[in-house]
Amino acid sequence: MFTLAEENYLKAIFHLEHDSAGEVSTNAIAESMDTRPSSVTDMIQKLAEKKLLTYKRYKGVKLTKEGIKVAANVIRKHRLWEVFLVEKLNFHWDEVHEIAEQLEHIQSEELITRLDKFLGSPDFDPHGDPIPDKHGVLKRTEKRLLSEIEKNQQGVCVGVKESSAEFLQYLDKKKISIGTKISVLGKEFFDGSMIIQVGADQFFISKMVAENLFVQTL
Amino acid sequence: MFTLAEENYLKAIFHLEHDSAGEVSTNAIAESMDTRPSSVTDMIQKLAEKKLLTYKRYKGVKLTKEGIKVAANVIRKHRLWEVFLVEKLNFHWDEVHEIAEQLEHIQSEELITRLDKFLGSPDFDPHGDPIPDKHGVLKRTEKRLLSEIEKNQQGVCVGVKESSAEFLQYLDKKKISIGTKISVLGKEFFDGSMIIQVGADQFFISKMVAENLFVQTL
DNA sequence: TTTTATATTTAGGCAAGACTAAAAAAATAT
DNA sequence: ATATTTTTTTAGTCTTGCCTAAATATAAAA
Ligand SMILES: [Mn+2]
Ligand SMILES: [Mn+2]
Ligand SMILES: [Mn+2]
Ligand SMILES: [Mn+2]
Repeated sequence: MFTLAEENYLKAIFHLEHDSAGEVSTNAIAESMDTRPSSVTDMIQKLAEKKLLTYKRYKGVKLTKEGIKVAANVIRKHRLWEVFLVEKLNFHWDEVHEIAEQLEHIQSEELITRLDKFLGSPDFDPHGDPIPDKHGVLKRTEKRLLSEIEKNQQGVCVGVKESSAEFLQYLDKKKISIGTKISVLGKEFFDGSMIIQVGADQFFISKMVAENLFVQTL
Repeated sequence: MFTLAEENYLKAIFHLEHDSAGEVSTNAIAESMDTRPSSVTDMIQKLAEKKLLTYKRYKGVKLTKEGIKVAANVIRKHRLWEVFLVEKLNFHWDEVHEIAEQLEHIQSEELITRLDKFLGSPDFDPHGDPIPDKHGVLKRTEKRLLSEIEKNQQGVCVGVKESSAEFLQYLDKKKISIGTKISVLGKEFFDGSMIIQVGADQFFISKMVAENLFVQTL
């Protein structure tokens, strides 16, 4: 139905729309996809003709209903495959993204229906990201960044914002994963760093770490 | 490492080399891939430069060691994924080929290692075709076409030569699958047709059917 | 052996999806 | 309000993998 390149553009635009309101700019797409703005212009003009997004020259783009549906389906596939890789093949959560980038483009409705069932229709992927249902609807949860939590409050880790292998490996070293209980013992106003407790361990984390961990307060 | 198109060419040539001895002709490749001879010439020249096959103008091609390795690995992936689809996702054996055609191109050594383990390192795919090991070596078995079996002999179905959905569905209707015991009750010399027994049922099969079923004699 | 038919290759082109360089529009600064 | 910078688009190219049409080599027939 859609090419690999088209699917990747739609997915990137979908994520950008969720990161900030309003139209998505050509340069933002180019940067997020590690490609050139001129290449982006080419592609968004094609996608506009196919009614997957609306585009006015110099004014950025916005996905249409159809474009959202296609993008959400690619993301659904990506996240379901990540669950498969972790739950069934015992991959670690920092190893699955690149493989899922390929698997998300496999075309077969039936395959995804059956994979979903096989996995027990999971709601979240290994990084805590919600899996869109077959209509593209995302389950909303009230999660907050750890950086927004006050001193002496506690939360359970429910996801990561950044999911680079480096960050995930850092979390492993600190024994933090989805479901881990975190207590904020101290918070430094001037640089946003924190002292937290995880299990029996107490340690320092930077603002950068706190801003990339999602928690649910208890 | 290799493009999707390159992998598909290598795979097709690999199969053609196994179907008949000697060099593989441009036209044979074109026909098996449903493409034009001129396109084949283009590609085999590229593959020859990459030392994946040897090519002399007008004389056909032959895979090198490296070419065989690459092709066998694609086939290994194809067949492992077919096992996954049938064993884990409960697809029927006539539904898996098209999806495996896509999955066979996913690039990750680790993925295949783990998938293989997850599936219990199967030796054969759902159609009875052998799965190459990680070095590209195919397990040899002495299977024969049902059409070569004499009257009053018996065999166990161990594979199909053709694995089109139509043929597989015909076999289902006749309750024949891998492992099914078949007795040859009669054989018509002039058209190669047979009367066979499967379970309690006795029925007629054409030469075409008998020539596409592999059995192992008891 | 010469002619005819078939197989294969070459030449030239096209679409997708990328790129660089240059032009044009929009945003910012003076 | 004008000048400068930044963003975006256009123009022109490149590579991959395909195509058609024409040329050429090989195989088959006369
Ligand atoms: Mn991912
Ligand atoms: Mn994820
Ligand atoms: Mn197959
Ligand atoms: Mn098979």
